[in-house]
Amino acid sequence: MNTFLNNKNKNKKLQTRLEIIDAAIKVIAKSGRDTASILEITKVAKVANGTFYYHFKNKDKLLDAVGEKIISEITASYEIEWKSAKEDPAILFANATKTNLINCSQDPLWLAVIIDSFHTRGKVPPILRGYNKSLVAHIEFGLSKKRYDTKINDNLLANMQSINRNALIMISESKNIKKTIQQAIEAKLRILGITPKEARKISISS
Amino acid sequence: MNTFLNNKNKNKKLQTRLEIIDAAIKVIAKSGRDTASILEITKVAKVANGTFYYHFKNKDKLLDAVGEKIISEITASYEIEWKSAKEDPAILFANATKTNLINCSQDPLWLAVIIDSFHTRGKVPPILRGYNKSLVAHIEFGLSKKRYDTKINDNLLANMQSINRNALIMISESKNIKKTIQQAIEAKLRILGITPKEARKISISS
DNA sequence: TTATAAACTGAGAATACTCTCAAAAACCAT
DNA sequence: ATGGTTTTTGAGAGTATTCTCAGTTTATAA
Repeated sequence: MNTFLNNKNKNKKLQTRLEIIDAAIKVIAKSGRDTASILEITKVAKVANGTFYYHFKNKDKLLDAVGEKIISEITASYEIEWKSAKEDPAILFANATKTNLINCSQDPLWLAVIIDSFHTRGKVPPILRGYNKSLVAHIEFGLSKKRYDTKINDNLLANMQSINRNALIMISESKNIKKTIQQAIEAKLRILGITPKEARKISISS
Repeated sequence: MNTFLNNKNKNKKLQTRLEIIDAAIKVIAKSGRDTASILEITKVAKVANGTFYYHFKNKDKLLDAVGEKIISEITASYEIEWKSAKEDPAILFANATKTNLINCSQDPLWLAVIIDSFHTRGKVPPILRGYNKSLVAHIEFGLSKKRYDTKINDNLLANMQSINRNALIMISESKNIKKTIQQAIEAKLRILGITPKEARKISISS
C-alpha cells in the first residue's frame, strides 16, 4: 500500500521541513540570505545535509518557503478593518501601517529576515510581493475620497515601502517603537499629500 | 638607488591599480559587491589573480577604493551653491538634490554601484558616508529659517536617503529621469513639512 | 513479525573562491 | 649591457559551498 499520504508520515516529514525552515530563519537573521549556507542551516536544524535536499530542491525554494512562513505568520492576525466607506482613508491607512509594523516586529528573527529581504537585488522576495496590492488599494481609496494629493506610481510605492523598511530597522535596533511607528505614519501621510499638521495629529492619535 | 617613488614606476603601478578598480566597478555593477569575485575582476582587468593581492590587501580594501573613486568622480563637479542666507532653503535643497541625482546618473556603472551600496548590510559603505552631513546642514538651515516643520532624527535621514535610492533605481531602469527627479524632490520636501502644493511648484521649477 | 515505502544519513564529487609565494618579467639608473 | 628593484605571473594550498547518491534507519500496514 502506498503510504505516501499517510498522516503520521506526513506529519513527520512536515515536522522536519518546519525545523529546517525555523533554522533557516535563525541563520538568515544572523548572516543574511546571501551568506546563509545550507550547511549551517542543517547544523542548526540538527539534520544531515542530505536531508535538506530531500525537502527542498535548492536554496531558492527554501527562501521562498521562509518568506511564505513569515507572511502567513504576520497576516494570520492581520485583518484590515476596511470598516466603512465613511471612515477617513488616512486614518484607516495609519492604522493599517501601525498594525503591519507591529506584526512584523512580533519576533526579532522575523524582523531581521524581513529587513534582510528588502536588501535583495533583482527578484522581489515573496515577503514583499503581497504588500503593494493592499497599499495601492488604500491609496486609491483615499484618492477617490479626494483625501490625498498625489499620483500612484512606482516611485510613490517604493518610497512607502522604504519608509516601512526604515521603521523596521529602527525598531530592530530597539529604538522607541511607538515613536518610530508614529514617524513612519507621519512621513507616509505627508507624502500622500496630507498637511504636516494633520499628518502629525493622525499619527499621534492612531 | 631606491626607485620606489620613481615616477615612471609609480605611474605604472597606479595604472594597474586603476584598471583593477575600473574592472571592479564593471563586475560589481553586474553582480553586486557581495557576489563579485576577485577572480572575475582580475579577468576583466586582464591581470593575473596574484596581481590583485599585490595592490590590495583584500576585497574590502578594493571596495573602499571603488567607493572613494566614485565619490571623487561625483563630487568633482559638485559644488553646492550655498548662495546666500536670503535664498529659500527649500529651493537650495531641491537644487542640491537634483544636482546630486544627476551626478550619480552620469555613468550607468556608477549608478549600479551606488544603488548596490544601498543594499549592503552592516558597515556603511564609503559612498554613502559623506551624504548625511550635507543633508543635515541643509535641513538645519531650513529649520533655522522656520521653513520646515520636522525634527531631525535617524528616521528622517534614512527616509531621505531612501527617496534618493528609489529615484536612482528608477533612473537606472531608464524611466523618465526628469520626472523621477521631480518626484524625489517633491517627496523630500513634503516630508520636511512643505505643503504639497508648494512642494510640487518647487520641484517643477527646479 | 515482516515487507515495503518513506525519511534520513553522510561521504564525496564538483565547483568556486580567497590568498600565498617562488619565480619570471619589466623597468631603470648607472 | 648590468644589476638591483619593482611589478606581474599563475600554480596551487586551503577552505567553503552546493548538490548527489547509495545505503541505512524508521514507520507502519498487513
